[in-house]
Amino acid sequence: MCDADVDVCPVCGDAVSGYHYGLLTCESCKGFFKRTVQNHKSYTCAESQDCRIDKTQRKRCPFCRFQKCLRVGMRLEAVRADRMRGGRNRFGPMYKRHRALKQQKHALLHSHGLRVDYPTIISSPTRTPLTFPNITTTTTDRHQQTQSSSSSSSSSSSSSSSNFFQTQTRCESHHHHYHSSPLGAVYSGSPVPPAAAAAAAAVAAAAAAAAGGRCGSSSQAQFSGCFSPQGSALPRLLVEFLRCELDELQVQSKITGRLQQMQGEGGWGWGWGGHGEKLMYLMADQMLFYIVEWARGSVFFKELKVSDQMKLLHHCWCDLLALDIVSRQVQHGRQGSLILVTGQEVDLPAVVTPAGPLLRTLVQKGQELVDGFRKLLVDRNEIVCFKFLILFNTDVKHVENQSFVENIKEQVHRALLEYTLCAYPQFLDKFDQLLLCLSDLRALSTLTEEYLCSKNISGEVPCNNLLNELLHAKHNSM
DNA sequence: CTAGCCTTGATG
DNA sequence: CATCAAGGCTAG
Repeated sequence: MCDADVDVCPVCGDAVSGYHYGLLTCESCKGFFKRTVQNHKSYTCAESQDCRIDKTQRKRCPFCRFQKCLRVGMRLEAVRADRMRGGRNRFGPMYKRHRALKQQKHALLHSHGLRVDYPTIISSPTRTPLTFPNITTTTTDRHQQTQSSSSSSSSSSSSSSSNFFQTQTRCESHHHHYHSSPLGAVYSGSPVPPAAAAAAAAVAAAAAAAAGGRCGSSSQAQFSGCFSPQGSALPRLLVEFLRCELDELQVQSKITGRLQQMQGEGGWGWGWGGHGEKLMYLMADQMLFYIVEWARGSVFFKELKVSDQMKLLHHCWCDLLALDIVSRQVQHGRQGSLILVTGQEVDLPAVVTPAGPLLRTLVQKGQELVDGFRKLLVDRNEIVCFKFLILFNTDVKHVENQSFVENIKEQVHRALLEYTLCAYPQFLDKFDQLLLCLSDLRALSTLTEEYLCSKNISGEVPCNNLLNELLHAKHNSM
């Protein structure tokens, strides 16, 4: 018998109780996800962050359980900030479409007689853009109901992700004269920081999930056209972008670790002012390191010559930094506070009260942008597109392969348009609204750079840092 | 904390 | 008025 319609929770394999936070899950994972998001829980894994999650062991490691919730596509946005009860959310239409698709599939299966052992009946020749072996295999996998396969997405992904980063060495011939600077050091081809390698596994798994790699149910993706709640038929480009994402939790723990290291015995506070402010610069510096690392490993970008890569990065690092910070607030933040990449929460009034006018406007504009993102219901997929639109900026001068940059930018535009039309059919001008948001973000970025320059932080942080270099590179080139 | 059951309230 | 996915409650 076909397993495609067995309603099994994609997180733990328990019986599904309905649609919860974007997809069909069981009651317990629903509750777990809600508690975690509502209460800003943060867990740690006692093992190696790859615990098996099934019905009997799901209580054992909340860290891995939550990771799996995200990986299979449960949506943070569906947890209401205002805790309002009842009613419907924007996923309603999506649930409805998904139900219709399931029904169609059933009808199709029955019209072919009841012999439904193999999913070939519903495979569609029109949809074969999946160039990733681990994705295509999981979608046709037929022995998923066992425990071992529930983790197949993460284990099988490591192989593809490792060569993903190994291919980087191809670019190394270009890097020779950049060694002396921090950005050069990131480019120096020295072993990729462990976070990136470790994150790659989780990243590929997340992408597999986004591409319909939910192990249990085989074929929502085949009825292409629009996107199922399981996130199946995303534009091909978007799937590739998602594969390039670093894992937030991995980066978070690496940055936290490194900052604690630097903090040393001093015991600086996390507030604003004094050592806290210094720590913020160090944190931004670390974030930039990962931003560059991400760009460097990203599809298309890594095809560019290193000199072009550096020109683009010099131009957009602050946009990417601002986007990273803003989107973190959109996802996890609360009114009146700032969530740091380390997961810590800073009280905004404590930042603003002693601040100068420039920082005040910066915080205010930032808040406005976060509100704008929220009102627009900007989702993770759109943010990923933003990152590539920011990266492939056709305004950057003296880029050798300008036509490539233009080409990619156009493709991203198309993918984003296609995505918004399909994922938010009720919201026809979402694409245009998003582009407006993006220009607001650029304005915020400019303001941020001005602020950083005005602080002349070179004395505040160790001189060998990326933040300083990028600030000055921009200054010198303009 | 967990997870089963309960209450709410917009949607059709 | 029925549905059903949100949030709430509470024993274990």
